[in-house]
Amino acid sequence: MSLRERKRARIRQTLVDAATELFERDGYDETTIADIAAAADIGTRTFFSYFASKEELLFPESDARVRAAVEAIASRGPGEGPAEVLLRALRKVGDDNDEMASRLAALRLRLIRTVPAVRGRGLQIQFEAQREIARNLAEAFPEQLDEVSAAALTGAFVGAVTSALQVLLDDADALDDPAAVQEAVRRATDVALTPWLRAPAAEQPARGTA
Amino acid sequence: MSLRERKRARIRQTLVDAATELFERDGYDETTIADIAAAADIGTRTFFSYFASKEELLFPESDARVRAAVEAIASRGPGEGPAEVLLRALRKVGDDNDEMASRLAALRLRLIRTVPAVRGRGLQIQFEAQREIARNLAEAFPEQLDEVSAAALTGAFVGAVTSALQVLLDDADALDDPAAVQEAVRRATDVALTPWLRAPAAEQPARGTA
DNA sequence: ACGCAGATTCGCACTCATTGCAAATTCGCA
DNA sequence: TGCGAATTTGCAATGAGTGCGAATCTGCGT
Repeated sequence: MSLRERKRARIRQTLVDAATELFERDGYDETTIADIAAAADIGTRTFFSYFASKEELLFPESDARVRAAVEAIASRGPGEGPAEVLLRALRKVGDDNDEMASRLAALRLRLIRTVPAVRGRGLQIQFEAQREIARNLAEAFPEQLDEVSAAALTGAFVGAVTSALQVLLDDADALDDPAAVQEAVRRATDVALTPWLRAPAAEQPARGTA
Repeated sequence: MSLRERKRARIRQTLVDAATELFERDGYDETTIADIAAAADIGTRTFFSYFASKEELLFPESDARVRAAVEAIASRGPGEGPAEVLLRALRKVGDDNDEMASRLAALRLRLIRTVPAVRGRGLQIQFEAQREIARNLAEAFPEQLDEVSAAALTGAFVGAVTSALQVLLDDADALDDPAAVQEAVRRATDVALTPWLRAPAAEQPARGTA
């Protein structure tokens, strides 16, 4: 890794840290990009060569997560069907999310619930991730899934978990308690995916299809 | 309806029309709110007393759709289980959307695919709608569904259809082929519903997705 | 060590969305 | 007709995001 790359990575991290700090202290809307840049000792203009917008600061590493899921799909066992593989891949993402202990993750969760712009960006990122995952899933099971079915299956899984989680975390005053969040995530996955587990033969999702 | 209300509704519609026109002619990003307001003969400042942002212009009537779905849920038949009711409710929304013939709907579809800000807002609106629908679904089936399960079911359903459509509509050829869209939606609903239909022991719903 | 080509940083000026404020205008109704 | 409430707007700010170009770095020879 060249000096340039290292320096860049370091500044990037500094920006995320500074932003986390400021968002927590002053609030998201109250913190300007100029503030963040200043706190990281770079010019305001330069900020945009690291992140395209203020929201992006809250979703660094999103690439890595998708990559992890894709790998999980690639390494499927011989006996696994699409649903099992997908389930395993999504669990992986959820576990990585165990960095839920990280300040950033907790902050993100709070801001997603309270700042529309953040929620919007979050949904978009999730949607893109789904898409990518579905693409790989279809590739891994060319016999059983075409792109549309793979997307439907992925969308159903992720949609179920996301929605369940939304409800669970809504009343939760326990957002500050990482353990409680963990618990909620686990419960959401359980509730959302139990039906699939009970229906093990999801091998040919598209029945009569014309 | 008072004069005030009528006038307000008229102006609102004028704004939507003007915006549709301008977005189609000059593009979304190229059209400023000032342009739209001017085209509708109101002050730029006043625009914000009709729509909170530029994106909102593309999603008027979203309330009405949710209301329609909620009504569909309320009017469930005696033999219907949660999945069937939900299916019927969402189909209702989809049909209303058959105003797909409307310029606005077509434009919206295009902009959702090409303008991130619009996509983000669209996802957010859909998410809120899901939430509301799930709430009502849980209310309609207090015995069989708690809020979390209802959210999961709804999320699975909507997520499946949305994702399937996304993939399908990406190959822009399908845009003109309503049959292909119908087929994709059916397949997506199949995928999403499969695991749920067998869950409640009391039900033996018809396979044909009614 | 020296110097250059390409990459990075960043100040400056701009366009726009969005908001608070307060004056001007309009509406519904007594 | 005239008043109080709601609506419309102009004005001024703030802050995000972008294009441009000059000033600085860095990596890589020589």
